[in-house]
Amino acid sequence: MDDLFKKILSHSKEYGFVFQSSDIYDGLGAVYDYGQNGVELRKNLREYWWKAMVQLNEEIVGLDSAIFMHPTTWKASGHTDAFNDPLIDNKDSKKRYRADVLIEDQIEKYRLKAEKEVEKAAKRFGDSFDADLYRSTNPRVLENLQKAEDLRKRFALSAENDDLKEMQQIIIDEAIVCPVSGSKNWTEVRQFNLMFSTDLGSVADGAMKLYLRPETAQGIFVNFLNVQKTGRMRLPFGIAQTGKAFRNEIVARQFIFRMREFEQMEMQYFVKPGTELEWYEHWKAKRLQWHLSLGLNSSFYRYHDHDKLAHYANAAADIEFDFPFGFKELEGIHSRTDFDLKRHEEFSGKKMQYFDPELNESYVPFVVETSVGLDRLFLSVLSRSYDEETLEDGSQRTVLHLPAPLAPIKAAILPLVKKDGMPELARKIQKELSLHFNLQYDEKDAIGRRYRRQDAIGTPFCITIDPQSLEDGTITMRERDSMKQDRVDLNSLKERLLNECSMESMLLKL
RNA sequence: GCGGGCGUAGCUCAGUCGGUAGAGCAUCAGCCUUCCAAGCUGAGGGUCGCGGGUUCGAGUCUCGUCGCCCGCUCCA
Repeated sequence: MDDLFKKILSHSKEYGFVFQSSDIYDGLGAVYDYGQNGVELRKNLREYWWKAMVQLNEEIVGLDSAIFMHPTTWKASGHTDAFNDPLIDNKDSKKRYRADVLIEDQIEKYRLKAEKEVEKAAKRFGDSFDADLYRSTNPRVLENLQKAEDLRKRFALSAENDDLKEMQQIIIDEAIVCPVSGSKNWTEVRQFNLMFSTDLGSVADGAMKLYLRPETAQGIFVNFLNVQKTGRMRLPFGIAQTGKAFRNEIVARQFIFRMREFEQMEMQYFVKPGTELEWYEHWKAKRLQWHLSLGLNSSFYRYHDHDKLAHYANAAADIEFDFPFGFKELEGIHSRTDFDLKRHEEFSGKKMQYFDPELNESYVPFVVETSVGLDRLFLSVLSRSYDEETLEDGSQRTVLHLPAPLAPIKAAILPLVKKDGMPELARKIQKELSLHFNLQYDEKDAIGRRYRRQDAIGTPFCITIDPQSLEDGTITMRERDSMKQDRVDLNSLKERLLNECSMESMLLKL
C-alpha cells in the first residue's frame, strides 16, 4: 500500500498532474500545484459536479462568493472560537492534548466524585433517601462540587482572557496527568489558530484583520437572502459553490489529501424546518450515487455516520473512500439545522427568514449541506485509476483507467510513420477535432511507445493515421483499456468521440 | 510540535576509506520503422535540498536549517 502510494506520487509528478508548490525553493509544506494534466482532470471533476448539482436540478443555483469576508462572519459561524485551540504536549508520552479538554475532564472528575458519594448514600439509606437534600448538605459532596465550580470559574476566566500561562498553571495546580504516560511532564500551552489572517487596508493601524475563509459555506449563508429574493427561489432550494478554502493545519499530511489551501465543492440546501432529516437522507443517497457514477469500483466507497455531532448539526455522515492509505473522508453530508442562519441573524441584526406562502408565515429555514473536497476527489480518482498491468506477452504497462469524460486528453493524433503524407493528414484531423476536444499530437518514436505514453496519462483513445487513411478516409481508433483497434470513418469520428467522451452518459446514471 | 526514516539528473536509485559525480528509464535531434515501449547514432540535463564548520580537499564527517514520508496529535 505504501509502495503503491509512492508510485502514484512519482507518477503524478512525472506526468504533470501534481507538483509540490515552490519546488525550486525546496517547496512549501502541504501546498501543491496542479500541472498540465492535473489541471484538466481537476477541471473536469469540477465541471461534472457542477452539471450534476446545478444544471440537473432546477431548484439549485450557483454562486461564487469572495474568499475575504467580513470578520464578524467567523464570529457568527463559531470559527473564531472553535478554530482556536490551546494545545499542550506531554513530553513523556509525546501525546498532544487540547488544554481546555484536559481541564474540562478534570471538572467532570470532581462532579463524578460528588455523584458517586450520592449514589453510595442512596444505597445505604434506601427508599427514604433524599438525594437533593444530601447533595446540599453532605460535606464531601459539597467539597467536590465546590472544587468543580471553582475550577470551572478559573478556567472560564483564563479562556476569556486567552491566558495560556494560566491554563498551564491550572494543569499544574490540579496535578492533571497524561492518561497515557501518567506523567505531569507538560510543555507550555500554545495557541493554534487554524485560520489564516491578513490585513485589509495598507496602513497598519487603520487595518482590519481579515481571515481567509476556512470553509466556503458561509459565503452561501450570507447570500441566502440575495439569492432567494433575486432568484425568486421557493423552498426547498439549494445554492452550490466551488472555491478555495484555507486552513492552517497543525499537521498536513498525505499528499493532496490534507492541504493548507484546498478547494471545496459545497451545496447548501434550504428546507422547511422538520423536513431536514428527510432531505438529509435524500442527499446522502444522491451524493453516493454521484460518486458511483464515476465508474470506480463501488467497494471503494462507504458511509460513516457520525455519533458525535458538531455543535450545529443534528445528523451527519461522511462518504469515505478507500484511499491507498485507507478509508478516509471524501465528502460530508450534514444536517446543519438553522444554526448558521440564526447566528447570522443574531450577529447582523438582519432577518434571515423565508416567507412561506403556503403557511403564510416566516421562518428560518433548515439547511442540509453536501461538501466534497475537490482535491480529495482528484486523489480518489487518480489513485484508483492507476494500474500496472502485465500483458499477455509478459510486458508491463502503466495505465490510468480514467473515465473518458474526465481524462485530460480525450484523444491522441498519431501518424503511423513520419512520412508519405501521414503527418499532414493527421494535422488536418487534429485541427478539426480540436474545436471539440482536448487533443495531443505525437509523431515521435514507434507507435507502440506512443500508445503507452498516452496510457500513462489516461488518454482513452488514440487515432492513428496510416496509409489506408490516405486512400479511403478511415483511421484506426485504439481504445485504452482493452487495447483493441477499430476502423473508423473520418466522417463519423467526431460523433464517435462525442459519444464516448461527453459527460452525458455519466449524468444519465444519476 | 515530538519521535523515527529520508533528501544525488524529469523518475527510480548507485556512489567504497573523504580525492571535483554515475546507471537504467525518461527527454531532445537524426536514422530505422506499416499498429502496442525498452533498434542505431548523437545531444542536453546535477554548484549532490540549503547554509555554516572540520579538512590541503566534503555527495561522503559535523552542526544548523528547509522540505518530504511514517507514527502520535488535530481534523466543521
